[in-house]
Amino acid sequence: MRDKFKRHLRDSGLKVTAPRTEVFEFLEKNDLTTISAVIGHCGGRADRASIYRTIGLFRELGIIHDVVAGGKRMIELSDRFASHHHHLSCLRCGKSEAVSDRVLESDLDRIAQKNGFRQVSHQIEISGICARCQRG
Amino acid sequence: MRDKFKRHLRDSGLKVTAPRTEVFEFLEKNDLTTISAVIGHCGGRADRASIYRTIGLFRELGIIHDVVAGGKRMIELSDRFASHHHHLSCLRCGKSEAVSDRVLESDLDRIAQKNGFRQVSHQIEISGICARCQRG
DNA sequence: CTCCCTGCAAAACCTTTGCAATGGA
DNA sequence: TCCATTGCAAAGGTTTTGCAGGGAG
Repeated sequence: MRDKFKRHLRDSGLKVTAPRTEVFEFLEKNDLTTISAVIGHCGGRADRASIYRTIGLFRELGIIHDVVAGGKRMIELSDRFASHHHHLSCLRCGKSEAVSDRVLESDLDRIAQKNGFRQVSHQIEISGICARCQRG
Repeated sequence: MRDKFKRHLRDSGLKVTAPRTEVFEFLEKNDLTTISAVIGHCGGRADRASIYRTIGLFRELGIIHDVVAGGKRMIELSDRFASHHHHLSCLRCGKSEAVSDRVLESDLDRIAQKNGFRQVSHQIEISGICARCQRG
């Protein structure tokens, strides 16, 4: 994925730089994170301003997208750089787990089509109480 | 709905005040809005700080919830105070339209159940290009 | 009559921007 | 070399907090 990412930048006439690689690698290791977590982790080696600029750029290029999970605004790599999935978030312990579901996907296609939309992407977030917390 | 809202507050031992009513009524009239829009509209009659406190309170009480639509973080009344629905957002013109779908809902239940989650709520956002913009 | 809430003002955060220096291609 | 990109510093927004006065129950 790292190579694809670098190619993607160069193909868009952009440069592969330290802050960009830094942020991308952090996102690869951390599905569903926050901007402040990125700053917290990469902040030593890259300036806050560069991190914001990088995140803005990644959004424009479709490398990442925003999600609301557990009520918080978060970011994650988009489908081209991570396998397509959604989240189940536990309202009690805050943990999120990934889910994939074929049937669901085809329903979303059907809905978009019925409404005359050419679908580009979608996001789903299911909130509830996880098995573990139901026992506890 | 307005009565239900007032009852909800009083039942929780909270007071029905001008800023709270103000914000609630604005949300009733504006599905899918932003905090700054609320401030922009209610700002004359309620202090920013009270608006933030009210929104925080509404979130805790489950009166509203957050959504990402068209890449922006937004708020809207939750199911108990508005009919359950999701959004189709156009990436070109930015407009959002509401969608309801039975099949989709039952799929989400199935997924939650399969993962041992007791589902509380879910959010879906489909992004694409609307019929109008496809022609334009 | 009580305290829960509000408004105000200030603090704390978060995000963006301008500009000179730096380093990829 | 050349220009995109960075770091720094400062500005611009947004959200939170402390406190005294005011209003709902």
